[in-house]
Amino acid sequence: MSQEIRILLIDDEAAIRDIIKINLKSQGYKIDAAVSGQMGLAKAVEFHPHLIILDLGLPDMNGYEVLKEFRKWTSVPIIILTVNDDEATKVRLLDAGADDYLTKPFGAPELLARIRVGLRHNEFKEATPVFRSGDLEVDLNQKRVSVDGRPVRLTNTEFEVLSRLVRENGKVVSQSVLLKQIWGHHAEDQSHYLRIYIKHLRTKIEKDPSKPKHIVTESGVGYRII
Amino acid sequence: MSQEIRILLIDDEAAIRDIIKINLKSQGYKIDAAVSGQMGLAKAVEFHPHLIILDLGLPDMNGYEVLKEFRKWTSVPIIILTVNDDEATKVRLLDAGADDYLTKPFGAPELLARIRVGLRHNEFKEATPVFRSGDLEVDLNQKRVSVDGRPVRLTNTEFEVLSRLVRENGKVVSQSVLLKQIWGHHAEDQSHYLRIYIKHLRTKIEKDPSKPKHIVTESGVGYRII
DNA sequence: AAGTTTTTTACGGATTTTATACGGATTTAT
DNA sequence: ATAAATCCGTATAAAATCCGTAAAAAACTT
Repeated sequence: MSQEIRILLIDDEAAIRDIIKINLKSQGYKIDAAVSGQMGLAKAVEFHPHLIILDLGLPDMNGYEVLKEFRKWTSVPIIILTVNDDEATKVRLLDAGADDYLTKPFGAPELLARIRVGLRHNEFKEATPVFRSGDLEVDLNQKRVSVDGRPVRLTNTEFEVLSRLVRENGKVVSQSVLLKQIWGHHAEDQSHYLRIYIKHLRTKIEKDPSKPKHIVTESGVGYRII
Repeated sequence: MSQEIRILLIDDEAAIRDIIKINLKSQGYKIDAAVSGQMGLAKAVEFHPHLIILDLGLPDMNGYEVLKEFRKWTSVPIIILTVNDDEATKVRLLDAGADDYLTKPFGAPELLARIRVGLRHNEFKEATPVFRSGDLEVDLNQKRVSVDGRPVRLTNTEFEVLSRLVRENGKVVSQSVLLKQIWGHHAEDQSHYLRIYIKHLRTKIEKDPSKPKHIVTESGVGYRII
């Protein structure tokens, strides 16, 4: 379903590295780890992380230098971990481009929550989820649909139906699920609603509505998009 | 030179409020303060802060509710202050949309640094100073609008509506969000305000107001700019 | 006090959604 | 394989909602 999220962990202490790695993996993030600032900088280039966790007190460069190196070319969120509770250091690092600063000891839930905050900030910069298939283009964020580049006007409900199908990206979506999600629980077996909106959608987005190429019906089950 | 930065401070303890206010003012920020969540929500509408500082432990609503109210209509950075060091609370608030969470006691320099972090996140979003599309030109900074090079006089409210649409740059903006942002929460379903101002705008900026090319209505949802 | 801007109220047309009906297609059971 | 049963596509019309427009009262500006 949604694309993998990559996190780069830079920490020289094996014990901490492992704990954090386990926690991150349990959330489904893809992790790459580096044991030094140099290595971290190198790995970031190919790994293209969505977020970086940087532990201060690295052997080779001090964390401040590493951070400044990163900020020369990327604005990816960086969370600093440290035992150092000195306020001046905190301020220096935050002003150098760090997005957050966590002082040990801290709990894993807090780290994970702060990671989510960091990812949230960048989420709109991330690829706009736009579905494309042949002549059809559906932009879920902007609520826009086009066929052959021409914008197509959809009503609200039409868009609701279409976006449900698009989000499942080719998987069949059962009628009852669609009905429940869009019209509410009580409408679970009012399948005529769907029939009508599928019809509307097809006349709007299919070249030949009687031979649908995009919205395929799976008889007895539901619909899916191709 | 650069435009003023507005910060809204919501805190019921006068002593803390004053200390923070002094610190913020010394940095050149413009401050508005509220002593309760309700008042904070109300003030935010007209004050349009670039950042909000929210102290938990307010008398009327709990901070969590206030935060969620804000997140229904604005993505402005929110920093939480609290004496409560409970991790579960932290996680809950961060996940509800808070951008940072500071536990008292903390130093003013750290707060200021974290404010800078929050402002940094939004600065590129502000960076759409002038919008152009066909004959229409909207300069958000200078509050100027022109069609075919001729300046167009807009009233305050008209400009508010237009700038909201421009900032979303083509995305649909729902009626309820527009109403909440411009007229306040209570106006969420007073759609006639919008109808009227959209009408005004169209007669001012569209060549043929009955066939709008710039301000398009998405029936049942809201409006968007093209 | 005159002019501008915002709020309030009202109405009719346009769009969208819901409702109903029927015949063809597809699946299921014999 | 064929008939029955179910499911799906289509057409049409009624109902509900939404949107544009006008005009005037109230609130603000100057």
